[in-house]
Amino acid sequence: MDAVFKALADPSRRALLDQLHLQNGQTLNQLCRHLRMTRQGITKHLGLLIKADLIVPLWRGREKLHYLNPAPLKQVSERWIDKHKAACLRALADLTKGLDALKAEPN
Amino acid sequence: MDAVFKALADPSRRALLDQLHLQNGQTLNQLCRHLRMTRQGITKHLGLLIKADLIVPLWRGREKLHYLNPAPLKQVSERWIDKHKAACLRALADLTKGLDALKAEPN
DNA sequence: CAAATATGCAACCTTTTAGTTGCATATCCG
DNA sequence: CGGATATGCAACTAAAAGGTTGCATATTTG
Repeated sequence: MDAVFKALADPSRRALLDQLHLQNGQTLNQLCRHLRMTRQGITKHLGLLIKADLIVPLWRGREKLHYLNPAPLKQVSERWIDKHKAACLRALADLTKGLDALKAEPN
Repeated sequence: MDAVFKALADPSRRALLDQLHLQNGQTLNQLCRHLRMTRQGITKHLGLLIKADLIVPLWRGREKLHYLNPAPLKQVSERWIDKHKAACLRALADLTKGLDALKAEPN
């Protein structure tokens, strides 16, 4: 899960995911066209995304196709985001309470 | 939004959020007890979390209380996670299709 | 007021990360 | 086969991140 958060931390990598989201199964060269960076740079980013299992590579001849894997994002969402989202109202109430306590003692 | 992703990338920072999730409104010193790191190190992490607006600091005398702000996580969830979650089935279909295409041409 | 408490700020070090350049390898096509 | 295409791997650099130490500042308390 840490690998997923780390992978999502970089804008270029999120752009790559968005690009695949636009058209799934693109080759490395195709992905290179949309990002101003050397192919090798992109390869590195894809490497992290693949290690985080956010992208699954598939070889077809000399071409490497890249497919999105929705599973890790789903996990992050369920195990982390949702947990915090559930406490949303509670958190706001706490904050408001804290602010009120401040106002109450105007030192 | 980039700041939020970056802030979430570090395990220590996620631990801090979890800690506040456990008890909201803790002071810096309280948070220090749960993480083996110098106070100054934690201050830096909190700085990033505050800059990403994931945490709102509130001064009470010489104490700095830290409150969770659920808004940014909600945004990330809505604008990013959900978008990809929605394409979940589609992504799996693409991948399966890609795999089948490979099997079909056994070079 | 003085001591203790709670925090901030800055300099510094080490490791990681993002990105490049250069070259090697594998596959396709005429 | 030989050239073009698609990719991988390694070394290197520059910048950023994580963490520490040391000292300054503000607030509470006896």
